[in-house]
Amino acid sequence: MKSAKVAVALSGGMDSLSALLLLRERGFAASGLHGIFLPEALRPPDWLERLEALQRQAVDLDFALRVLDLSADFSRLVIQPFVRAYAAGLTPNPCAACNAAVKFGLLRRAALDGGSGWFATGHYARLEERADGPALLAASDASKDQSYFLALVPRESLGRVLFPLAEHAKSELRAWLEGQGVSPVQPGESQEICFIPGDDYRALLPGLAKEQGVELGGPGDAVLPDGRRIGRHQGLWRYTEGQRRGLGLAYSEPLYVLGKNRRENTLLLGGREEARGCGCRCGRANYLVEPAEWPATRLARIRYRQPAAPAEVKIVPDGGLDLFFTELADFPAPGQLAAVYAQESGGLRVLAGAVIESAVNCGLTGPA
RNA sequence: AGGGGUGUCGCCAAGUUGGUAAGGCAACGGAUUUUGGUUCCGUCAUUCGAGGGUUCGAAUCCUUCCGCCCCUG
Repeated sequence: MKSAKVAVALSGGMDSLSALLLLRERGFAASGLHGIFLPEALRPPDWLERLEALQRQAVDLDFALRVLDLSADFSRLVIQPFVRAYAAGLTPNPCAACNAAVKFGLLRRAALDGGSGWFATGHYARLEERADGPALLAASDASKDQSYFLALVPRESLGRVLFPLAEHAKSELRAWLEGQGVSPVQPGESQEICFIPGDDYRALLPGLAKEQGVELGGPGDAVLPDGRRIGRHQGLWRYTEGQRRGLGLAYSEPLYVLGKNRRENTLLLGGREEARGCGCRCGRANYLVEPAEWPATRLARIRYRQPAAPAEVKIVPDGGLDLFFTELADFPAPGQLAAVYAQESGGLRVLAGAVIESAVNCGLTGPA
């Protein structure tokens, strides 16, 4: 019997390599699919060497490797919206956008069109085929779970997708790879897949904005909720709601960013208690489960690594979502992702994802 | 010019009878981490506005000078 063909998105890191090898062990005919995402200007100096190393590894480990240049699409679908979002006073989540549009959009399409029956990635998340379609669930290991970043992926794009790492722990995989004498081309964490060199978006953004002809905005006043001026900010795009460090403003207590007033170009700051919110309004949602089928109890996360917390979720007529947390949570950052979950016996299932538009003031002092 | 107050790390601020400089903020470094953030850990004044004196020993006592801040002219 001919084994099923699966194309695995390979970044060069250990997760995607493990995914490929695991699938092969399970009997799949696994090939690699490497998407070049970064436009030339943002590629690290040794990117070509790394690509060649990946190609050699494919030969060594005996799998086919296809390389696809998606850099123009990545720029259009991820980088440009990222820059525009910051210019608009938002805090974008490019990884979520990339998953939705590029990895599970273009790359998956290429895999399936290329003759593979399945598309796989090295995400730590679970996918189950149900009667009503694919169900996206959090990974078994909650500390590694990446389902949050996948909440904007359209349901159709999760069809014919496999997450081989779902039940595995990273440490276990690392040992497993070592046991086979295999080491990934990129040994460190998969930070290089990001288009921000050195993780410093503040250093990169002005150049990108200039290229795109986008105005980011300059310095202005930093004010407390009572209107008191306590210093200057260096441009609203440099801050995000909930941020504490890097404000450069000394005060008797730690200060957090509560909001941005773009009209006045002021940054609103407050103490720890004020930096907690209870809800937010989100834009049009990506539904992974029809709202009619949602259980009565819902959980939500509005930032990565925040545990899913009980929340009241209302669907607004225009397709947006209103979230209210039962308990005070971290301050919502517009532009970031809200993911709605349901607790099932087998784990947390993603019901929907949406982009946060604004924080809702529930009696606390908040941004206007 | 008189009267009162005050001067401790970049900022806020403990330091009561002299005993050999708390803490918070910021900053920096690290841990965590496929965004931004959060959180956690660590490092940060041989010196207390300046000079002189008393004392075994002073940021704390005395003295002179300087700088701010109020109030009254």
